[in-house]
Amino acid sequence: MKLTIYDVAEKAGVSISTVSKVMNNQPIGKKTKQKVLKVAKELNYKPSVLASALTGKRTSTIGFLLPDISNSVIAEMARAVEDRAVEYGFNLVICSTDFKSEKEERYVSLLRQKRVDGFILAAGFRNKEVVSELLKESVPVVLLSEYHPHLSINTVTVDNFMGGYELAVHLISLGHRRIAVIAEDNSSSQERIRGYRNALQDHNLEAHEDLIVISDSSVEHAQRLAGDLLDSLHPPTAIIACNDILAVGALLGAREKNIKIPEELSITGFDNTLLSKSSDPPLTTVEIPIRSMCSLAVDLLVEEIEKRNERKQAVLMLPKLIRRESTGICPMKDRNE
Amino acid sequence: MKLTIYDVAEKAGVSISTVSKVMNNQPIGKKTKQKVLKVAKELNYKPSVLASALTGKRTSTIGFLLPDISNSVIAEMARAVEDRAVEYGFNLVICSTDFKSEKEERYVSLLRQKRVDGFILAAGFRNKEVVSELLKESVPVVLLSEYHPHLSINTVTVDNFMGGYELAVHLISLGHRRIAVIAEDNSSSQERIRGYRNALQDHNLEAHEDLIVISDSSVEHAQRLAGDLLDSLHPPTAIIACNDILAVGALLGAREKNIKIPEELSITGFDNTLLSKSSDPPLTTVEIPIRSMCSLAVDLLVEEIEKRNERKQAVLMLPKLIRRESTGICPMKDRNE
DNA sequence: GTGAAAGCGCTAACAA
DNA sequence: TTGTTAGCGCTTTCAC
Repeated sequence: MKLTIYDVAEKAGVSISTVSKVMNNQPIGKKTKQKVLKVAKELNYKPSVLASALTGKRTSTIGFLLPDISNSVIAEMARAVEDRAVEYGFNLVICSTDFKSEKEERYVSLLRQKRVDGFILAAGFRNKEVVSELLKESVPVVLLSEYHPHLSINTVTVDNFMGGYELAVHLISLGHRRIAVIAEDNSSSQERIRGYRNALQDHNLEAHEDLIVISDSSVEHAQRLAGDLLDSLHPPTAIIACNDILAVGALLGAREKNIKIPEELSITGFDNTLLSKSSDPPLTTVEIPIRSMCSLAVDLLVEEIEKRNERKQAVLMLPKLIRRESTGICPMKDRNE
Repeated sequence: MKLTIYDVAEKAGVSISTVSKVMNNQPIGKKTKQKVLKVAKELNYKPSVLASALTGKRTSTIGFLLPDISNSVIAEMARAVEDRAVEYGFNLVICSTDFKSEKEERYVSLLRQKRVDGFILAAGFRNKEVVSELLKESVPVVLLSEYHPHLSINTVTVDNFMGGYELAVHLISLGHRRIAVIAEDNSSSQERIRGYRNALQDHNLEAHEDLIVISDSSVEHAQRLAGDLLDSLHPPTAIIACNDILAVGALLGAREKNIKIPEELSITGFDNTLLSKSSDPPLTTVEIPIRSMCSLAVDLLVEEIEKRNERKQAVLMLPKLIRRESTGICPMKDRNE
């Protein structure tokens, strides 16, 4: 049978409460402490987290809800969150929600039954009611790469607006006037589009609504949409894809039509993933400070768990434009518009 | 305060054991059952998994140890494992071990303190002693994409030997004689190399040890190694990279030297990830049946947890060669050797 | 400084 | 059919 605090107590000739105190570093006579520690080591005794949590202590596990762990950007976030969490002694239970409100609700409920110490809700958590509920019952939560306005909650996001803006300005400065956008249907993309629109406006350019298209998250779909865009009567000279996967799709779509990148068409990605470095040509993209964001998210959560946080905060991190070879000056013939 | 079985019992006017029985679907009078269920719903009562686990029931969580969740192949496996686990009502706690024996040991110990119901040890779990220990104490474990010979343990792997063999045969049939290998330092790569060697042997070709190089898992390192290989006096006409990431490195290394793929050099990957489809040219690679493997691993684990498994098994799944444009016939001038 | 005992929320004999 | 009660392994007063 698994060995318990009783076994240690007996073998050390003390009471279980003494053992408990030793294991929790509470004041205890030096000699007793040594003895207990020795016995514990001999027996290879490990306290049960379950039993301890049942008396009100932590489970030392965090619920990490994300849309899809197989997505590479998300996976990278997961690793960053995990690393930081481990530093604090926490483990992660990971749940892929596929942007489904029901799944979000189910997982949160389930993990609460398992008494996780807190939640990190990442990248597109939809179910606002669940968040409010958590807040109301003062369960520690932080929103990561997702912003829910009008909610008093710790939040760490990247300035997607800025990212979209910078990308658009970069292209405009290269002479592009007809800039298309391939976006996903989520709030990050929305913000990126908003940045793009603002950049156009600041340069007195008109936004062409037909140049903004929504894709699902597959390469194939983006490829098709890019193809359509390029086949249109008045095709764009540049395409901003709202992430690197979509950008690869655009790249493939252009290659299919023998359009040269960047001579005839500029393409940009977003996220600065491995894809953007390995593609041909390498993609101009936007780097997101994933590790810092994730570390901070964990920091905020742990503060909240330890109930020593002064106040809630919403942190907006700045992205950074990475210029590579997929963008170039606009072909002369398309310069006038 | 959190509400408990006592609250439900009181409000429903029954004893806690009655409530317990209802919640666990044990035989109980229909009317009482209805009443209890109704009250439970009203109160939104959710039994504590902790307390229940403490009395000997499951925690319904599985420990999933893997080298690095940010690796895209691993992340895909994680998703597949998660999906299947959820079907059975289990959650996953994920731990990245970076192939470090100490981390493996620490995490296993920690998760056992948390009383996970079982472990899935994936892709390169090194610490054999930990595995033996687990086995000895009959903790449910399954090895995924990792094979420990001489251990009576449920295992699901892919036939890496076969993958390496097929890749080599494919290249040999294209006329290649000097085929290099860029591998990682792990057992999968070892097997793939073994397959490669066997193929050479079966075709009466000599293996050149200097053509087999070991890389870490970064694109950059593989790129450098490929460069060195190509700069050598007698460069290879084909490179088998032991995964798609390394293959992208090789691609980049060749591009750097203006070597045309596949006209002057053939390159193959392994794993059939998104990278292999999006690269230029798309990579000939080997597809691994990840989802089936992961589903099966979970099935085996759950069987073991439910103690209704007939016997342990080691399942070897077959990989599949995917031909794309990165491999071509060997240049004439290099045909003789 | 150390121990006895109550209790965390639940399950499972065993009684009634 | 339902309730009583003794744990599960630990923490935490409160005495000693």
